[in-house]
Amino acid sequence: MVRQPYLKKGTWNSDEDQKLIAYIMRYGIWNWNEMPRFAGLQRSGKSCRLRWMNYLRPNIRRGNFSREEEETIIQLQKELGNRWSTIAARLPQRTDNDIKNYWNTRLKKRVILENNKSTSATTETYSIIEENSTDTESSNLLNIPTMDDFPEPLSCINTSPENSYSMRETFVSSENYWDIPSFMEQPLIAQGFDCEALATTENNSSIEENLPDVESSSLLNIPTMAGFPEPLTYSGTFTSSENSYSMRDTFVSSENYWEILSFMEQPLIAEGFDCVASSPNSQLWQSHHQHYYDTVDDFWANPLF
DNA sequence: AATTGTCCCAACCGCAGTTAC
DNA sequence: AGTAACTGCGGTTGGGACAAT
Repeated sequence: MVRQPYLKKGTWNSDEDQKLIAYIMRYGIWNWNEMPRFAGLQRSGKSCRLRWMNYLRPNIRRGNFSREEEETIIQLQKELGNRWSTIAARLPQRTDNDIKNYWNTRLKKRVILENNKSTSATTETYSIIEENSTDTESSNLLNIPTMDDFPEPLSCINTSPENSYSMRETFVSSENYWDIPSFMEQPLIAQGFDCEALATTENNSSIEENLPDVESSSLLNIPTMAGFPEPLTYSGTFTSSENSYSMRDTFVSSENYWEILSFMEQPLIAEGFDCVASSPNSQLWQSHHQHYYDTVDDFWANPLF
C-alpha cells in the first residue's frame, strides 16, 4: 500500500504563501497536482490552486464592494442565478468565491428585505388607492435611496514637495468605501484603499483640514495609510541552473501589501503583483520576466510607465 | 473579565466537465 | 469507447473577530 504524504489543511501561513508565490512567479502554473512537491509545500494541488486563485494571484481586488459592484451582482444573480464564475467574469478583479461570500452574507438578505418591503409597499399602495383614489403621493412608498442620500465628497488640493507639480485629490467617503481619485490619471491601488486617479495638474497648494491621514510612498507617491502594519521580511536566494547568475529576492510583505526589492538591484513595489520597476534597468527586468510569463502585463503591469 | 451569540470569509468537499492516454 | 487524472465550480463549514450580555 502506498502511503499518502501528509497533506496540511486549514489556514495558509505567510511562509506557505511565499513559497507558492515564489514558485509560480519563477516557473508559472503547469500542473497543480505536481507543483506543491516542487514548491516545498505539504498541500494538495487543489488547495494550492484555490489559494492562488482566490487570494494570491495578481490583480485581485479585495475589501469592500462599491455600490456599483453590488448592483451589478444583484442584477446578474437575478439574470443568471448562482453562476458565480460567470458573474465574476463580469467583475474582473473579484473572485467568484468573494462574490459568492458577499452574496450569501449580505446581498441575499438585502434583496429579500427589499422584496418584502416592495411587496408590503405594494399592498399598502393598493389599500391606500382603494381608500382614497385621489391620493397621488403613493409613489413615494418604497423609499429607495437616491444619490442625494450619500455624503458629499471631501476634496483636497495638495502640493507634492518632491515634484514640480501639484495634484488634486478627492476623497469620496462612506462608512465602508473609499475612492481616492488622484494624480495624473493613474489607476493606483493603495494599502487598504482602492485609488483611482482622475486629477489634472494644478498650481494650487491649499490643503483642506479633516482629511484622512494619508502619507506618500517615498518611491512612487502611492498613498499609504499612516499606521499600516509593519511588513514582515522574507528572503531567499535562488540559483538558476540554466543561467550563469544567481539572484536574490527579498519579499517584504504584510497582509495586504507586497514589496519586492531586488533582482538586479531594482526597487519594486507590488500590489498583489502589479509591479513597478523604477530603476533604469527596468527594461531588463521586464524582458527577463517575459521569458517566464505569457503576458508581462499579468504580472508586471506598471501603471506609472 | 468571562461567556455567549453572530457575522464573515477562507478553505474544504463533492461533483461535473474536460483532457490525455 | 472507456478510464483515470486533472481542473473548475458551487455548496457548505470551521473558526476567527467582534459585539452583546
